[in-house]
Formats: sequence, C-alpha cells, structure tokens
Amino acid sequence: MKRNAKVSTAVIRRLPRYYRHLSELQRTGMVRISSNALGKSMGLTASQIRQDLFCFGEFGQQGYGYKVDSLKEEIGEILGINRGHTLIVLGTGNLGRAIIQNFQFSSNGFHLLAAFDINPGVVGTQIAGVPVYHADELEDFIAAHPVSVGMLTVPIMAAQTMCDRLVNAGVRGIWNFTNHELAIRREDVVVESVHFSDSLLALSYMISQREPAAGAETEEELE
Amino acid sequence: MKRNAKVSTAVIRRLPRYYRHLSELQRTGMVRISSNALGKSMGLTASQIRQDLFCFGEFGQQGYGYKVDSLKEEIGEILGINRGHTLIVLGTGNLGRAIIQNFQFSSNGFHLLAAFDINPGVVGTQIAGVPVYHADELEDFIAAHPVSVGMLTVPIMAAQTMCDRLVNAGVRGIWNFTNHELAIRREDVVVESVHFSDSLLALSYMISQREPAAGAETEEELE
DNA sequence: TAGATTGTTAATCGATTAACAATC
DNA sequence: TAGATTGTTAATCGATTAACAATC
Repeated sequence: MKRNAKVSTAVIRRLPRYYRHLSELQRTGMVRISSNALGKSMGLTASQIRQDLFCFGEFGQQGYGYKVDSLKEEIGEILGINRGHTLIVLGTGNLGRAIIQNFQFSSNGFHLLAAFDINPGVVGTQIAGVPVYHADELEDFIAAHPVSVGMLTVPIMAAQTMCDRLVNAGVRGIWNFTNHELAIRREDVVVESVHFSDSLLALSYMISQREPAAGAETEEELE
Repeated sequence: MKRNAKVSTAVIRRLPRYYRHLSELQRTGMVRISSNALGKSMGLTASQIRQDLFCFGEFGQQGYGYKVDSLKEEIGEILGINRGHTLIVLGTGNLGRAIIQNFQFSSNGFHLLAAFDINPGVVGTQIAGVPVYHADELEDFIAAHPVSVGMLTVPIMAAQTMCDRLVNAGVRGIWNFTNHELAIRREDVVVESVHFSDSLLALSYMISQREPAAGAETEEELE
C-alpha cells in the first residue's frame, strides 16, 4: 500500500482496534511497544502493523519501536477523534436509551447533543443529561446546531424516513442500529450499520461447524 | 474457492447478509432471483455470489436462477439456524435488557433460556418472559440445560471472569458486547464481539476524510 | 429451440507477508 | 559500537472477477 493511496477498508477496520489496544496498554503503564509485541497481543503480524501505519506516515523510531502514548494520539487523530464531531440519537426505546446511558461518546470523540422521539412520555425529559425533543423539531435543531452523525435506533418501519430526513438536513454519517438496509443517494453521506443479527448468525455458523450435523445420528440407519 | 475447502471469513460474513436480503425479498413476494439481480441489490458482483455459494453446494438452476424461498432455507441451514441453538444472557443492565426485549432470537435460530445477574432487585423477576437467576446459579443451570452461547452484557470489570466461567461450564460460543478483548484458551470456543466503539470510530474516520483537516483554516497564515 | 443463467475453472487484482537497507 | 526495530520495496498468498461450457 503506497502512502496516500486509497486506504482499504481492511485497514480502516483495524484502526479502531489499534486505538483500543493502545489505550489498554497505556492504562497498564506501558511506555513503548514494538510492532512485533503489538502484533502478538492482537493476533496480527508485525509486518501488517507496519504496513498499515505506513499508509499514514512514520510514527516509530528505528531500533526502539513506538511510544504508546504518541502512537495512540496519532491514530486518534487519523480516526478524527479531535474533530469535534457531534451526534444526535433518533429513537429512545430500550436500545437508544441503553446506548445513551452506557456508551462513552466523549472518549470516542463525539459530543452527544440531543435525542429525538415521538412518544409524549419522553419528549421534554432528559436521559443521562441529554435532552429529548420531539422528532418534528429535527430539522430546526440540525439547522441550529452542526450535527455530524445521526444514530438510528428507531423501529424498523421508521428507519428509511428518518434516514432521509437526516441526510436532507445535512448530517455526514448515519450510525444505523436498525435491521433495515438503508438506501442513501448522496455520495458524501456514509452509513455504518451495527447488525446484531449478522453478528449472531456468523457466530451460529462458527459453532455449528464443530458440531455433528443436525440429524446426523440417523445416518447410521441409512448405511 | 474449492468446495469443502476452508471457508474464508469474508464469505462467512456475507452469509448473514444473504440471509437477510433473501428474507426481505421473500417478504416482498419475489419468487426467483438471479445472481446478477441479487448482486446488484447488495452491491456485490454476480460472480462473487456464485463463487460464495459454490463453497457449499449447488442451489440454483441454469437458465432460471435461484428460488428465493429455497435459497434462503439453504443458507439458513448453512448458518445453523435449525440446530436448536440456545442462549443465556449475562448481565441485565440497560443493554442486556434492551436486547432481551427487542432482539428476535427465535428468528435467528436461538432459544433464549435465561438471564443472570447479581442485583437482588432483578434476580427472581422476568424480563420479557425470560427468568432472571442469580449468577451463582450459572454452572448448575448450564449443567442442567445445554447452552450453546453466552451473551456478555456485564460491566467490563466482570467480563473476563464471566467469560471464563461460561467456557468452563461448556458453552460453545461467547457473544461479547463488552469492550474487553476476551482471552480464551480453548480452541473449540468461539468469541464474536460487537464493539460499538470500533464501529463509531470507523464511521468517524470515514466522515473525517471528506472534511478539511482540523485546523486547516490556519494554513493560509503559514504561507 | 434460443436465451438465460448457473457451476466451475482460470485470470486478475489486492492484501498480507517477507526481506532488508536505513538508522536509532 | 552492536543490537534492535523501523520504513519500505518485493514476493507471496488469497480473494475477487472474468470467462465459458453445461444445461435448464
């Protein structure tokens, strides 16, 4: 991979893992690490790590390795953690509420501005300090506050409509937790989906591989 | 990819997407589909789809394409949806509760048996009809009921301990929602992690690419 | 039958790994 | 200095795409 060439999604998907592992190393007080040691702890080759970093610049020192602190900072910079990104939540059902209450938006570089819902029982309240507005106010809010990302935790029936409204209002990205495959026309808006069911089905496949096939016990009779 | 050769993770990750798209097509009443049309709707090439399916067998008819119903069934079979997999939930905080209440376990081939917690306020209650037991009872429960997968929605501090207990008790897979990178010794136990922060950081990277760099507006002054 | 589309092999492309000079 | 480890190019490996005979 030549530097400045288009970075592959494989590399992009590893960047947050690097960031997470480096944060962990930092917490344990480790000051420096070699590509070899980092690779071993992450299940990657040293070569791959150096190749990945090579896409973005030079972050190490020959004969020494990488300073944990500064490599973490650099990767955070690449990921856009210091860009002041903002986020709003669409849908404060169980999942939306759970993520608002538990997820560390700020340590991932996002400022959670507000949530939106249509349920009169929650509109006007706060969830973990985050104000909940009526969905009717969405466009006005975005016009008044720059919003980088809209997080979708609405019922699947409302997903595409709310997505369209977010895109039209000018958000840069959609963080989609619904099971709907969102259709986006604009080239400059990115969708990132968290599909729980894809994840569980992949796990289902993997554990099924080491099991006797369903109904295999009857094979004996057939022989 | 030769048939019966080891199936790559890239293929495994696409299988649930096929399943999801075929379910969607089925819902819209579509009876047959060609690899070409399916590819177009999923953003894949027809070649890739046929190559993927070739790993597992022959599911289409020359000159006709694939029957949506039966291809969905076949892929479900490959994913292990009909194997009677079972699941328990560890940790009934916001996230655990949200997933218990919202996620369609049964349509993904899993039977949700029970949840476990240590909070006296929830132990002994039910969540969406699922009984909540004390974590102390975990091993006894698994000994009495075959459990395929343990879902981890515990606080990060408890993640590794509960993971170890699940593995020792004999589960086949861990569905990990904590931010902890679980260490597993046994070769025959699979971990599948849903890392919200990896997902959001990847999105952060993608939206940052099309923005002026942070502080770019000062460059003018430097020239 | 003719047209369409699969199953499957071969070709291409891209990602990972290996190698090593540069250098701390 | 000698040893270690990076940055970077080259080699290898694997995944995707192309091609086409088989056949519905």
